[in-house]
Amino acid sequence: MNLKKYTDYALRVLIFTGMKSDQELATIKEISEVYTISQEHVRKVVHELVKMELIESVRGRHGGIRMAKPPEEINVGRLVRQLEADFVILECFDKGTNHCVISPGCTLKHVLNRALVAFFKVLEAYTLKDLIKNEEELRELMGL
Amino acid sequence: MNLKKYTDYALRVLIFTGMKSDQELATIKEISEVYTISQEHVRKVVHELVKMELIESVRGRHGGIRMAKPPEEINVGRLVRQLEADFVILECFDKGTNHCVISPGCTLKHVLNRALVAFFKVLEAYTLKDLIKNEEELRELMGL
DNA sequence: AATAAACATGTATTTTGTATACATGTTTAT
DNA sequence: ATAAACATGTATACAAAATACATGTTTATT
Repeated sequence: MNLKKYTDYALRVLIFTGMKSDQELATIKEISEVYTISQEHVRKVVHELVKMELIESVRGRHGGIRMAKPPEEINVGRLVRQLEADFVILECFDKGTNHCVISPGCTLKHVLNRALVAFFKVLEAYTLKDLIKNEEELRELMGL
Repeated sequence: MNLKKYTDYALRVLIFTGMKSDQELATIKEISEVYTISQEHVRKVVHELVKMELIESVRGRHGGIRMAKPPEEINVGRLVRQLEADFVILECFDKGTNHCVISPGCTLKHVLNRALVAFFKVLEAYTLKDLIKNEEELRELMGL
């Protein structure tokens, strides 16, 4: 059980971008250097986040990216849910491909569903703002 | 985010075996037929469950498998934890391979840890016994 | 107008983990 | 001796994720 590296990267991009002051732009280059992730990967993640309307991009020279909404409006739970897309925890979670004969009477799926709900309930209690509360410390770690 | 099919199969094997009356043996063949999973896979899963000391195997003709402990003593949470082994939810969960510069000050891992704890807390409230409470219904679905 | 710095986007390759299959061995009741 | 059962190591196939490459578009600067 794990999250995609992709999700990890997306969260890091948002942490970085969310720390920039109001209209200041972050660049893919900058982010890739701070985290030592290739520009290619950052680019891909940024592209996705733009499509999700969490960040805005400004093209051309002196372009870059910035938050499309304030950090306190970006809910960590909803974010992870979107980034992780498919939660086929068991075969029977996907009615299309399920072959398990006992699934109509099996209570396991309900148990796991409750567990998943609890998982996200915790994440939903946080916003991006909570993740950058210790801005000064993070800035230092980033070498800024 | 998902569990391994392997974990799914293990749970199904236990549901089947846990439904057998006291000293009655289940066989890999039987289980593979009920769930339409190849004997090879069931064998592998059974092997693992034997190593985990959750089921006992009896070799030779008229052999088979049976629970090593009563279903009410098999905790679903602990079981899933063991079966899923690595929870590298984020790169920084594994100190050996982590490269993220901000991890010393990053609170994201704590948030996700809390979510994981909540996830397992739910699962830990159930035992195998809870999953086979509706034995009659399950038996019918299995065509027994 | 040319150039450079930035993002955009489609595609290809590599890697990894999982799922699956195969082959052969061991045990024990009949 | 045989057949029915589990034991176990190894090999293959497949899919998803991670990574890399190539090329395009936009816009400020010179």
